[in-house]
Order: sequence, then C-alpha cells, then structure tokens
Amino acid sequence: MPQPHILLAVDAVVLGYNPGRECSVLLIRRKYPPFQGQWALPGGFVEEGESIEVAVERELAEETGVHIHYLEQLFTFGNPDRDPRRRVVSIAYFALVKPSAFQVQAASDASEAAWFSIKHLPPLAFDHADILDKGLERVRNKITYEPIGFELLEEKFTFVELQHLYETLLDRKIDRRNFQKKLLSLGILEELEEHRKHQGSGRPAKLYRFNPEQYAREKEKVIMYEIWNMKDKEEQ
Amino acid sequence: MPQPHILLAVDAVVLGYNPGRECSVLLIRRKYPPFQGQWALPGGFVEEGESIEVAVERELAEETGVHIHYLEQLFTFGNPDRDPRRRVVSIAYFALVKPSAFQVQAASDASEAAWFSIKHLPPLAFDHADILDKGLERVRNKITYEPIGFELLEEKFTFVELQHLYETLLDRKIDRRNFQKKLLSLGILEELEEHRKHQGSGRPAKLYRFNPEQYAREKEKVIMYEIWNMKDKEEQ
DNA sequence: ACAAAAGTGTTCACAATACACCCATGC
DNA sequence: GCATGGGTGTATTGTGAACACTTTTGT
Repeated sequence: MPQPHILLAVDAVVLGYNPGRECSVLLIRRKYPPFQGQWALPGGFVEEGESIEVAVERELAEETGVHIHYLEQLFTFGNPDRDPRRRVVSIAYFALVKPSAFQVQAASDASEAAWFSIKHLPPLAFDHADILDKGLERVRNKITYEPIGFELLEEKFTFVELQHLYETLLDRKIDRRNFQKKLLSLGILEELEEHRKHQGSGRPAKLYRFNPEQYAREKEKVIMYEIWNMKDKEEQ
Repeated sequence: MPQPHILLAVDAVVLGYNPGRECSVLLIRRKYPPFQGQWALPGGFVEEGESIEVAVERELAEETGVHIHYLEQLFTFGNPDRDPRRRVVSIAYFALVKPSAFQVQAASDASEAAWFSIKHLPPLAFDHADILDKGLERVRNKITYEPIGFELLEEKFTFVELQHLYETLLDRKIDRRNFQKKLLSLGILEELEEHRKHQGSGRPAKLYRFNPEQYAREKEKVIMYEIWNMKDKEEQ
C-alpha cells in the first residue's frame, strides 16, 4: 500500500445574482506564486480531520467573508500537472449566495476578493476556467429541474425578479405569462399579501416566497420537474 | 501551506447487464483488513503522477480484468472517518461494461471478484453502499436523457433487448410501441438488414446499432433529450 | 392452423406555446 | 389621461399515453 504525497484542495464556484442586473462569480486575487496577482476561484487545502464541506465553508469565510446559502459538490479535478508546483487534487464545489450577502470582505490568504459578471471574466489561474465552466453548466442545468434559483434571491421576491434570474442564467427570453403559470402550477410558491412598490410608475408587484416544506411534499408526489423549456418572443 | 497526510483512492461502481436477465454490479472480496472477507467496490490508491481516470482503469484491470466501455466520475467521498485506519478520500466513478466483457478474472489485490444482481446485494465494506446507491441513481437518471444504455448492450441489438434494459434499470414497464416510436424519432439508431432469429416460435427481430456520429449531429440540433417518462401498463 | 413474438398506426389528453386585454400606480 | 409595468385568460399545437390489429416465424 503505497502512498504518494498528493495534496487535497477544495475550490468553489460562488455564484451571486444582482437583481435586475447580472450573474456574477466571486474571485480572489492570488497573493503568492504561482499565478501571483492573477484571479482564481476561492479555495484552499483541506485540513487534517476536517470534512470537505467544512473545508469549503472555512476557506470561503476566510477568503471572502460571504455567507453561503447553498453548496453542492461539483467535480474533482486531478490532472497530475494542474498545479505547476506539485500534485494537487481539487474537489470543486459550487455555491449560491443571496443578494444581501453580496458584500465581500477580503481577508487573510487572499489579497482581494471581487465579483465578476459571468459575461466578462478575467483569465484565471490553474485550471480554474474549466472548473468555472463546469460550475455554470451545472447551475444552468439544475435550475431547470430543481428550485435552486430561490437561493439566489432574497426571501421575498416578485415574479419579474424570478423570471429575470432565469432569463439571465439561461440566456434567453421567457414568456412572462407562461412562466408565471408554470411556476405557480408547481405549488411551491407562497403568495404573500405584501406588494413591492416600483420606483417610477407601474403597478406594484406581489411578493412571493419559496416554500421548502411544500416543495418537499410535492417532490414526493411527482418525481421530477422540468421547470422550463420555454421559447423566446413576446408580442412586439 | 500545511499538508496533512490524506490518502487518495478511487472506487468504481461497475455496472453490467445480462440481456434478458438483470443488472449486476461488480464487487470484490477484500483480502486484507479492515473489512477482510467482506465485499467491496473495486478500487485502490492513486499513484504518483497518475491521472485519476488511469488509476481507475488500472485498478479495474488488476482486480477484475473486465473491459470498460464507459467511465464517468461520480462523486468524491471524503468523510474523515470513512476508513477506520486513517483519512482516505475516495473519488468514485461509475463504469459500464458490455455483456461480452462480462467474464471476470480475479487477480492480484483482490482474492475474488463477482457480479451481484443489484436486487440482491451483500453488505459492503466502508461507505461503499452509499457509493453504490449514488452510482445507480446516476445511471438511472442519465439513461433517460443520454444514450449511455448502448454501452450495456452488444453492438447489435434488438428493440426488445433495449427496452428490457430500460425496464430493468428503471424498474417499470414501458409500452413497447411508444418506446420504439420515441427511440426511432431520436434518429440515433441505425436499422440493419440483419435479423435475429428467436429460439422457439416468433417473428425474428430486426437488429439495430447505435450511431454515435448521428447522435453527435442530433445533439447539436436539439439541446437535450428526454428519453422517457413512460408509464406502466400494457393491454392485458 | 395456431401460438408466439415483432412490426405498425390511431386516438386521446394534457401541457407547452403563442398571443391580447385589463388593472394599478406615478406623473 | 397616459405611460409604465403587473396580473390574468384562451385558442392552438405538439407530444406523451393508451390502445389493437397485422405480419412473420416454429410446431
């Protein structure tokens, strides 16, 4: 039973959504070589006796200070030469944060942490561009059959916000009325009495809340949802 | 930059299908403690400078001698106490083998390798039961939207064989006519001139072949297939 | 000719799509 | 009152589901 010295790291694709704007990924600027000064995914080494999830949460707290609302293992990257120094295998995660947790406090390891729109990403260290791609692909897939989108919104949200999030992530237009009909038919949204006043003119929008208990019940019944396949277009 | 001594292993959920019979998983009996004499997934430690996929293939060759037709990373299991001896993180894969590669040659590490019906599994060492569950779940999911089922059949197959594979994996009856219609509509099957004579009476069945090039082309067009959601029942 | 297995087509129900009108607010 | 944005309903169409008859073989 041999044992080579392989280092075990974790990296996280942290996704945030700025309501009405765009989806962003949290990156840190590397303080030390290799790739000193370049942008990279937050992450670090797993410590002795520490579970992997805990390692991710710890590194995210240390490096960025953001509060994570959803965490899921993504893929393990183990190319022997992905780190120029030595063999490092990285277990990648993806994480979702709510807009309120958007502010970043750079801390210890990393000199700087910042959000980048997924449309305008800087070059990344190591194979982090691959990891990021895989993370985005997974989110885009997953959002169509599981209600993880709500983790990117505040507790209370309007239909327009929800729809815009889907449109941004999936990069296509969705018919407003059909979207609403479909989501409501899933029976996992709770309609609130409150409304959100729009700044400027326009009718105030109802607020909704995702109801996890209802979702759990619905999930038992129906095996799986397809949240959307909708096509473009809206009457001009 | 600390470095705890974490060992890195790979384990594989190897799935095979015995046409007309059942789906089976390849297990090995452990030669050494811990869990000596118990059944476990084939696997072992990743070697220095060896890529993870290569490690899986090597271990499978060493321990079981089966020829793998499909390999996909599954999940990484890293609970600090999943191995009673010390910290071992295991990257799990799932693999599919064709019926012709079904025969097993036990070799080096493992004293014994054998196929077990997924309906009658023995107790497994470590957290291998969890890994196996996750593997089966993934296959069952994946087979409904990607044509990985063909990796479990010989190159040429009949519709009945294909359907029975789906029925076995998904554990439900599928309507013969609707199944055929749907699969043909995907345009990824090549109809051959040959027929397979049935032993006993009955009309011989056409043979088909999966056409990967066609699939690649179709995949570009349509983004994703849903191969099946069919319900039970057949006229009595 | 009969049993067994394979091939094929039609109808029905529902869900996805396209599309238009009404309502509440600010100015 | 009009511009802006939100809420709601309906006709159409496409796809999954249910279902039955015909064809080819062995005995």
